[in-house]
Amino acid sequence: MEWTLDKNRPISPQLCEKLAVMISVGECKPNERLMSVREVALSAGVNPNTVQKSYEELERKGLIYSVRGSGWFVNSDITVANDLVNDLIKEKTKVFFEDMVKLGLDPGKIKKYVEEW
Amino acid sequence: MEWTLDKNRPISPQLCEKLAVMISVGECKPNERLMSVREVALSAGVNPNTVQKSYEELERKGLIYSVRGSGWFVNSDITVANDLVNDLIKEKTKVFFEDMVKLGLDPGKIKKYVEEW
Amino acid sequence: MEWTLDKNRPISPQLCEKLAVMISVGECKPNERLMSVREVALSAGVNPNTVQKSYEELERKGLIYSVRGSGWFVNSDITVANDLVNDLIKEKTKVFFEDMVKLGLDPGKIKKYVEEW
Amino acid sequence: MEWTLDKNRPISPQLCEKLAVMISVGECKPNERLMSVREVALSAGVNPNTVQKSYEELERKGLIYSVRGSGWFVNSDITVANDLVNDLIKEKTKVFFEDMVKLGLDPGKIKKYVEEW
DNA sequence: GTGGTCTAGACCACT
DNA sequence: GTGGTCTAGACCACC
Repeated sequence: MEWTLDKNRPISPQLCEKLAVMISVGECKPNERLMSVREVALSAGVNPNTVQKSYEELERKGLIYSVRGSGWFVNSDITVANDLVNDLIKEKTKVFFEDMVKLGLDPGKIKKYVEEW
Repeated sequence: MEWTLDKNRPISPQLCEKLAVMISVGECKPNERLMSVREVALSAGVNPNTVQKSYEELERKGLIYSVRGSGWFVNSDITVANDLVNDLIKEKTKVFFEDMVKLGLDPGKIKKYVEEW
Repeated sequence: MEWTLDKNRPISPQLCEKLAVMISVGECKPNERLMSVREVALSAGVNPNTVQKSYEELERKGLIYSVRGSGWFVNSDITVANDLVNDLIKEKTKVFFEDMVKLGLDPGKIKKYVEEW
Repeated sequence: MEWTLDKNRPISPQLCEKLAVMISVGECKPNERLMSVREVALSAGVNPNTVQKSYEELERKGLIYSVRGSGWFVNSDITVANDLVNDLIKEKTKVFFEDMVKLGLDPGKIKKYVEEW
């Protein structure tokens, strides 16, 4: 499992994003069991508390639910996951364009710049 | 003077970026005096210490220099400023595309998505 | 822990020098945890912000690194620390001899003077 | 006239030291007129106020005296100047050795180190 | 007036 | 508990 975490940013929201995407694209099916907190912590090299916090955050947002003694499971309705991912995409794109403008690039240059990628 | 600071991100680097752009685009000419620490603090609505920190960071990077009792001045060589701004553009673009990929968008979709803007 | 700070000079660089020496002579081994910002502040009788500033300076120079929520650690490569200490020695010696010359002492007198110590 | 000022240290005391040495070694004889404030300021590239402050400091210490409308003059008794310079030499030497010890050099190494110069 | 440094105290995110 | 950031306010030296 690849986590590609950016250590300069808070870990917890990064884990949330990654898990939301996994659910949204169907890498984890509805009602399927997710990796245990310990497994994620070990494979991602982070503190179990941080993973726990992420899972709780996703539960609060309605993407997953927990069953005492057996683990965390994907919610049967993945609409929330899709919405969350779409919001993230929009938000990050918005911030990106704002940043580019702040850095002195006009829309034309940005478009040209992006196309080079 | 418009500072348009994002309160969700640390202020100090935001000031650095803004000042670097101003120098890079020639809004502040070489050897010209910059706004005083206190002036920036007042107009941006932040603490003088935060501005001081930003100025020191820019000094460390070779964009500006200080004269005791007189103020901060733009370095005669603005190459560093240009490089810094270009690096920022590249870095932010890189992070943006990585984020998009992490969020499940393939290059084609990203391009389409960007063009809508 | 003895800090022997000279209150006539800025504290921050003095802390940097002291810490660099500790690392250089092996009083703090590579990847070992340093005293926390608060501990140093308490034992040295200075403000935590001042210690924080020193640690950041040493991080910038590549002697140490920080782990959020866990502490500051000595870099695995202590070459930089050794270099920094050697540079300090050379610089201070150079300034000392220049000062002596400025004060009217010729090399012969300086040597004689130093040997008396 | 060579002033060799270190811009990282306060200008005023540096000027005092330099002038004291000039008087002590007889470069300026007793009751001789010193360079005017303006001349010093111009040749040293500093603010006239700073020079004025240095002259006043030296007057307070009894090295020189001023005559309204005609300038500053070396005191007939240069004992004070000699004492001041000797004190400076002792003080700087003391600080130098303390610094070397702080940087991890034992007395033996310091001696060896100094002799190489 | 200016920059340079420090203290005090607060809040946040992460472990 | 830890580091990271910021605010508020003070004092100094220099111009």
